[in-house]
Amino acid sequence: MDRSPPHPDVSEFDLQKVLEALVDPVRRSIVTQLAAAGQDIACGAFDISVSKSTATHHFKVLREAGLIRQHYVGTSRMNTLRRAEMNGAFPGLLDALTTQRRAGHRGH
Amino acid sequence: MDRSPPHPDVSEFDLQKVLEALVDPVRRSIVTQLAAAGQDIACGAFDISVSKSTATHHFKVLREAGLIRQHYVGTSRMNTLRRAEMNGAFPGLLDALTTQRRAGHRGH
DNA sequence: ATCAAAGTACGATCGCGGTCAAACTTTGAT
DNA sequence: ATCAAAGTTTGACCGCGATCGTACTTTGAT
Repeated sequence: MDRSPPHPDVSEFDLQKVLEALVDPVRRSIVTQLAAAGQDIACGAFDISVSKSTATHHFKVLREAGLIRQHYVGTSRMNTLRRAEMNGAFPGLLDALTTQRRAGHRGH
Repeated sequence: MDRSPPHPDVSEFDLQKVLEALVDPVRRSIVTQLAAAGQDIACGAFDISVSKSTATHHFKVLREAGLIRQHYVGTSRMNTLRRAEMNGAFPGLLDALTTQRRAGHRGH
């Protein structure tokens, strides 16, 4: 386990990678849960229905796209939504995907 | 060739399908070109580098996601961006993807 | 009636990404 | 020193989607 995995700088954010990260329902759920919670969440504390190794893969994709920042707290890996940085690079994108759809439209 | 291919109603719009449509660079380019042009464009008039059969596939995916509306004009198939309807269903999403990124950030 | 233009339909290929299990590593308790 | 908890790594599998070529259809000129 590397203590500090590589995180892309804002200047390296790439829309294609961000979309590839967000198109997966499991990963989008992770981002949505982070946005709703408004605080850091450990990898194991998410409500997702995949194995641990698959979860690791998803977190890696999200991190490499710049959507989350990861750091260790004890044996747990905490995940932080890079909301402000994403908003700077792609204004409105995160909001459009994490905000609940208005009434009259089916949820998901 | 069916005269009027099936178009989903706004109430049937599905975020997952929209994202799956927009994650492909060729399809996103089509949407971007439509948004920039501000008018209908025929299938053959887009600047895309794939074969005709592949292009047909991409237009079908965009249509079934609700992103474009298609209608025939003579032998050409015109494509219209369903901008307002998309904005209604997923506010800000289309703008976030078709607006040029601000200076200081690499284009694509 | 012919012909070209514009797409569509149909298969086939093929690479990538999501998935898991198993083995391993690291940390923090006991 | 042991043990469990939390993730990671690796390798394998597998299905889906992007791609193309070929054949076909429809429309509009000539």
